[in-house]
Amino acid sequence: MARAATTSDVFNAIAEQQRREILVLLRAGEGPVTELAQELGMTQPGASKHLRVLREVGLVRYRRAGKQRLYGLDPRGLRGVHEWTGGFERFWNESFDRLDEYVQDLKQARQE
Amino acid sequence: MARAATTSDVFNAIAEQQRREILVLLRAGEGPVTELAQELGMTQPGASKHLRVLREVGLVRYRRAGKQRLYGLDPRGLRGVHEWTGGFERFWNESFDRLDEYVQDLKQARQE
DNA sequence: TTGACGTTTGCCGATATCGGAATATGATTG
DNA sequence: CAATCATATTCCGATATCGGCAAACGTCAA
Repeated sequence: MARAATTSDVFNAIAEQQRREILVLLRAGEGPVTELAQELGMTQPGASKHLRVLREVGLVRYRRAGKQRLYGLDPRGLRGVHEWTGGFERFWNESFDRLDEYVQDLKQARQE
Repeated sequence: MARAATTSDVFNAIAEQQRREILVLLRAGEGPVTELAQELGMTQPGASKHLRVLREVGLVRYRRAGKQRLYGLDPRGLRGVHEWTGGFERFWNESFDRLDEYVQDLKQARQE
């Protein structure tokens, strides 16, 4: 096995900068592929491929509108990511005791 | 350019299942590489490589303890991911007006 | 039907991943 | 210094990515 497939889960899907941009843009509302591509400065096939990935993990839906396909957000899948990272919230909010050790050892642990 | 380097940012670093497991495990406290590897059922070089990636994006720190290197969490980098996904919270919490359109169009948009 | 438009897919090259095995580096102890 | 333990790195093969370009598909209108 090589690298995990980008289509395997949401974590992989949003690991790509351009796909994140697509999702953000879609918060403003639906849009056809061409418009998204233009607005984000990517080629139309490029946008189409990214949308495919987002579709396969369920972050995006489309509906037909004439010749166009209006893509729109279905961000429920992001909830899992939000909750997973939220599991670390107390570690960055509170002055965590173990974190204090780190700070004290910052000079000693001169990594790289 | 091919795929974005896994070391480029936190999003890519946590796109890997095993690295996520390492982070979760480290919530329980520091640990040397061998222990982490054993507890997660991966080889020592494997764990070492993943830790390197996590180190390079700043999610993990280590301090020396004799021959060992005790790895510990520095989850501040996860905050960005948490906040980014949080930007979509209202879209999955409230009955979003645009989401209603989607639901109504579910049958029509019989993708795949 | 033919044509035009919007979108998807296929193929390509370059690159980077991940896992495994062997080896190298580093640090401690005798 | 030599030996040992803990960890890191290198090399390899297999695979999947991403971007670009060209071609295929689908849909609507005349």
